[in-house]
Amino acid sequence: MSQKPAFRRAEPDKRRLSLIEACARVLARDGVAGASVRAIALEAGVSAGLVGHYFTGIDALVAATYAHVEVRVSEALDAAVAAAGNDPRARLDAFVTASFAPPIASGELLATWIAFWSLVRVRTDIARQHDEQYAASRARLEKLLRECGLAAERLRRAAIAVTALVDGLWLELCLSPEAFSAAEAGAIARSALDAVLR
Amino acid sequence: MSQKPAFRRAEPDKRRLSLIEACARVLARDGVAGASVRAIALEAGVSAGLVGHYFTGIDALVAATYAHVEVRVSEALDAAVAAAGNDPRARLDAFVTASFAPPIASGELLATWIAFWSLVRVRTDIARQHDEQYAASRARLEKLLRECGLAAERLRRAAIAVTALVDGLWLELCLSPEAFSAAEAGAIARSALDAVLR
DNA sequence: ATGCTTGTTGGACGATCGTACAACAAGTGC
DNA sequence: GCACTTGTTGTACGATCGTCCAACAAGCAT
Repeated sequence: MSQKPAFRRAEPDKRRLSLIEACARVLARDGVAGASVRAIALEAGVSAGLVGHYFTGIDALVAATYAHVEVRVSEALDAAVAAAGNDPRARLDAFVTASFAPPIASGELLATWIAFWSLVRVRTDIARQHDEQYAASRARLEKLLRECGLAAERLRRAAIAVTALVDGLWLELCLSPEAFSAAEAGAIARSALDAVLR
Repeated sequence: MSQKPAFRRAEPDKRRLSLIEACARVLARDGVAGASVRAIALEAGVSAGLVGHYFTGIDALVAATYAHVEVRVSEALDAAVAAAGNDPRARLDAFVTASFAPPIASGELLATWIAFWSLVRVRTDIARQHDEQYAASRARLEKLLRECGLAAERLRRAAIAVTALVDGLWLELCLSPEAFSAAEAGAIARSALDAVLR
């Protein structure tokens, strides 16, 4: 009689990804305190010991989850910008509007972000990862601003400002969705773009 | 022969405060992961059991620490505004400038903030506390903006925008101090105020 | 088929977690 | 100086933590 397999082997990359996604779900559901090796392994449907085969520890898994989520965010933003057509200002508007819509403005992402932030000040390697991802994020925004004709010497500060404004609105939108709406956040950000580009 | 006391009694309020301050120090030093009952008790120089006498658990202590830190921030901001004199715009500038200077822009505060944020989405009572403190913070800014002559119907969005911008700059300043300076953050925020008040 | 590689399991380990509680002692009122 | 209140300690408890590793088995190569 044929016995069904006790477990399925997965390609290392697939398994790694499934652990990352499970980590994101656990963070979203139970917060940083609930994100243990066992809870994540259970969520991913594997044994607890397997987590150690792919990641040094929880910190490394959280860092990998953050990096993965950041890629997803970048792709969503790029898609929104591309869908906006060729007008530079329309592309910029699409960028900020998408920042306040799902899947970017969601509690799941916020939980991952917060878990990552909580490690930045404690672990220097994670601080470096944050610096790199922040720089990349700001560089993308600088490109959009440059295409709108913003003078080169104003690019840096404008990108810092818009990034901070969008992040601040996004953070508050996720923390207390009742305070203001995504539409209002978008309107505020686009209005700020008017001022920056003037 | 006289024996020195094995411990000192403290007024409940004093002891409670010392636990809160110890919690803030531990959060700043070791992050959320290191903030255990024992670590905080050790930092405060008391036994672990005493924490249970003053707080329901770690969550309640973190929430109390956040509330206490928020009061300190409010006092620092009010002092900066008061020291700026009577000119409404100068008071507003003092507000944002102080937001990026010690003791407000510091890693210690960031650690407390992050620990609190990590609880907002999990515990509804803490979510309510966050909403209240955010509303109070925005109300104070609205008052400063109103005194600068901003029209009533524009107050709400302006306060949301400036709060988000300041918070975003403050967050990034704490997370990666190398990216830009406090002076630059202040200049950006004051420039945004120019646009809002125009 | 058979052997080899290695992804995967499951349990054991010591450490640390939050909590509870009885015993102790500091400070106060009498 | 004595009793009383209660802040404080210290310990013990069960649960859960991260980590480790020997045994197992799925899938591939030959």
